[in-house]
Amino acid sequence: MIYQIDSIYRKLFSCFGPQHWWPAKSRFEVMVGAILTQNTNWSNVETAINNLRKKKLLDAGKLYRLPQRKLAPLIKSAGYYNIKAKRLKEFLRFLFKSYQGNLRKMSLVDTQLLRRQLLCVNGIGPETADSILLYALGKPVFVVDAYTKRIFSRHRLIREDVDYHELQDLCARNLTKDVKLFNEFHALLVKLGKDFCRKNKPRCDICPLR
DNA sequence: GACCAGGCACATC
DNA sequence: GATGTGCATGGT
Repeated sequence: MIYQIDSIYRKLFSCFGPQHWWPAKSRFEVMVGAILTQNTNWSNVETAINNLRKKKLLDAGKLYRLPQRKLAPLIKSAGYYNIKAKRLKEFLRFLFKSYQGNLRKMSLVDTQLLRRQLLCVNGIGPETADSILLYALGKPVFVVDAYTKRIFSRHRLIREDVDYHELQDLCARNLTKDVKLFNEFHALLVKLGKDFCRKNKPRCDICPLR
């Protein structure tokens, strides 16, 4: 199995090259994007983030002080905007209560402890927590998402109903524990997913993994 | 107009 | 513990 997962990575990298993830200008922007992109097309998230940028609100302190009812309309394009405004505020409350809004302080905490803390925040599930850990804080955590599951199950490497942590463990066990590798692999899986492995428009006949 | 997108929480059985 | 449902915009 080690050979298989590793060879998928090499194949994808040789096909698509580096993906330069996460597409954001700061660690805080990654965290905001991780929440906004839940079950949502990235281009809709970009519009919302650019909205916040224009208003100079891509700042932990400013967003922390901004009332939820004022935040919601600004992120409308990302969909589920009421629930996401609430989730962002929950996350900011955690960030300020536990780390005084200081991302450097947050990044010094033990990875597994921090992961458990993030999962306690209402609105942050495993994928969002892991995206924050890997892409914002540079921790070696493998991120699983809908594309990862779909690609691996269509290639008959896993059962269709595999659990998040089961798949995460499988990947982590079969790869070198390396931030750059985890970063690039997940980004490449999303790239492959978008281009060849969409839900009802699979282009499996021309999938480069075949 | 239907379907989909880089999830998650909560209700109900 | 499994299964279903609400949340919502913008692109194809």
